[in-house]
Amino acid sequence: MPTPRSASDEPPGPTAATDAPLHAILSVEKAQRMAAFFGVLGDANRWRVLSALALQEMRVRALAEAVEMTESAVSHQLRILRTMRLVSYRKRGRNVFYCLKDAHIFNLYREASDHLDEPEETDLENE
Amino acid sequence: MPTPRSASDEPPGPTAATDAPLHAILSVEKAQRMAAFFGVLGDANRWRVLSALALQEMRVRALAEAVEMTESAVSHQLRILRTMRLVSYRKRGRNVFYCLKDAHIFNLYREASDHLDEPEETDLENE
DNA sequence: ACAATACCTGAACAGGTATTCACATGTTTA
DNA sequence: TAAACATGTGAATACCTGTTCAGGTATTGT
Repeated sequence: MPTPRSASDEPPGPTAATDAPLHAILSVEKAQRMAAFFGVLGDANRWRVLSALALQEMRVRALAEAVEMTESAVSHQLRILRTMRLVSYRKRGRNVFYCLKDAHIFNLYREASDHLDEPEETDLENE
Repeated sequence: MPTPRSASDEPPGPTAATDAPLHAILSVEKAQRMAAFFGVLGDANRWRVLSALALQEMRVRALAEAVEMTESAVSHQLRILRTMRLVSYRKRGRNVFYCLKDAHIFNLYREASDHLDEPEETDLENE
């Protein structure tokens, strides 16, 4: 996250940024929360982990093999995904099974995929 | 929309997932494209720019004032948003008016906002 | 107890990213 | 024409981020 300028105070508009839809410029705080969330999805290896977990619940080791990463790297990424509550887990003995937490990730995937698959519109209709 | 399969222990063959939905581990290429897209949304200032453009079409200078950034910084960010086809623009004289390109951004915002506003479930239900 | 397994974590380095600065490009007005 | 304006761009710096490495904790099996 870039360090916001935080000039002095908030931009005009409702200060309750908790559930406000896009009817005003996002407050710095809300924008930071959005950025933090999407930033977690801004990594290719995390998407491969998530897509693996979309198939089935998995242990860390199996996950590491599936996505071809070291277990340490997977564990680090899982911590980030855990922090953003994108995955949940359950311990059984010395194994830890991870799975996707909810369906939001599917909707985000589909929405992004739709956007990326859109045709390359001619962008310049200037006067 | 894959439903979680039986939680056995064997990962399926991580074969090529060209551009299919989440029925297999994402290919490195697809994962990178997803990450590049969401990475663009992983910046607070870009979200403030997008939220300003969600209100109305705006010139760069007005945008810079609205989000309290330098015009140069805004221009840099707009190029990134343009590259990811999140905004479009039209030139009128020496002014350039930017606006959101489509509604995908609204859906993404709402989906993320819903996720962020979810209650803090107790995460540990281990055996 | 010991060793092996499975996972987590902190530090540090490498790579990527956003901002600032200075300047370039193009446009309108005097 | 020159000057003022609006925006775009390249280089450089500082910041952020992900991986590796080394070591740690906890559980299972002999």
